[in-house]
Amino acid sequence: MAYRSTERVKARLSASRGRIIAAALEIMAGHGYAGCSVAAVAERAGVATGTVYRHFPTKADLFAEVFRTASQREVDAVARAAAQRATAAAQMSAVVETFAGRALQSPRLAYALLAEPVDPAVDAERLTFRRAYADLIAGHVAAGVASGELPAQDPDLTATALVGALAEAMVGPLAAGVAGPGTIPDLIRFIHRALGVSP
Amino acid sequence: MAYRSTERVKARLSASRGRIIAAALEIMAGHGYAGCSVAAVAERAGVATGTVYRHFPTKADLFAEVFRTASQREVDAVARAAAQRATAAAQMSAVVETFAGRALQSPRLAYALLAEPVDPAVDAERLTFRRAYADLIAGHVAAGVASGELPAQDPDLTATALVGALAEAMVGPLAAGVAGPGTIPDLIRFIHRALGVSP
DNA sequence: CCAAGGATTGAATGGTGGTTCACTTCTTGC
DNA sequence: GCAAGAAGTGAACCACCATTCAATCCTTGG
Repeated sequence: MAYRSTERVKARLSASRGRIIAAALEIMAGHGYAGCSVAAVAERAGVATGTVYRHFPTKADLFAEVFRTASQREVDAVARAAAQRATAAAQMSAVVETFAGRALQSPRLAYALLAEPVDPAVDAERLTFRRAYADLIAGHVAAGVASGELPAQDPDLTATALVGALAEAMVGPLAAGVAGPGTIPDLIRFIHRALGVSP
Repeated sequence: MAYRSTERVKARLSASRGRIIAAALEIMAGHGYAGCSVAAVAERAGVATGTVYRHFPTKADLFAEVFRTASQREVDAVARAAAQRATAAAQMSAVVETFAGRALQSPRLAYALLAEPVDPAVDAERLTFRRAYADLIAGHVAAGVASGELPAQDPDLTATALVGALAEAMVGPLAAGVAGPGTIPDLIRFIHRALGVSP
């Protein structure tokens, strides 16, 4: 045994893996999932195409992880913003502002994460992304119901429907590249009504 | 000039074209878009694959029309149901009941029309489908606002968000094959709150 | 410096399924 | 019946791109 993997090599491997994921994200942000051939990702990461397959068994596995990473980042940002508010109404305002604000900052990436046609295996990852948002929202709704701020309702159904509303309301602006100035406040009003926030 | 197309031929061509669209719809209802290779559609329609290309320049064009046809049928059914009600609240109840009821009747088809990964060109058709629902709903919302039944709001944004909520709330049940018994009434309550229907 | 084995390479491979096209069959007006 | 031209056929074609792999380069302990 003249060779045994050492820390330095492990670090280089891990860095390489990270660069591949980062490259995939960058291409998604620029040209969407459609622009993400394995060859293009590899080139941007500065490795050969074959190397990608030393880190991920298939392209779908790579992009499942890419989606997971990007989605987690979004959900975390939204969760952090909501956590700083006290009432369910304010928490949902923060959710909308953060979600929509970030989406409009990187519209191509947001479109890819939300709605672009992708491989079915990657699409499955999208479901867990939406589920994470729904769980986050459901928590705040349940707390609001418990405290009496919101009327009785199924927090899970409300949250699911709100995620759909939020996503759908953003797809148009994302395609257009901009949102009208009233869109976000109007959306917040809509969501407050849907929650039953007393005016 | 020994040949000029006649009525009888035109009718046969049109019938053939119709059979191709019908076959595509049937396969979608059974196996989703994923099962719809051109060869499979042609076989079911009783024609050769080449014949499909005498009616549609590309597969995407064929399925754009298939989606258009199926979507129009759905939108019409929902519009008809809503038109029989008098108030905006009752109209939206009818929208939800009809939309969800029909979707649960043909879950595979509904999933394909709503959410299954498809060719980008076909996906574009899906947008106009959702737009048609949004326009339908926006009309009822605008009337409700005008009559004073609903509070002031942007009917278009409300309608877009509601379409998203409706679609998102149905995707789970469609994947599962059934909806819990409370889902539809709960969804109606959610939507009434979102519209600002007074309790 | 060496041998062992892992990491990297990128051109070649292969599978899929949409699309084409040379050929056959049918329709029409004379 | 016949010539012109359209419709129909389906096997062959081909583009695309994920995936592989034989050859090469690096890293390591001795």
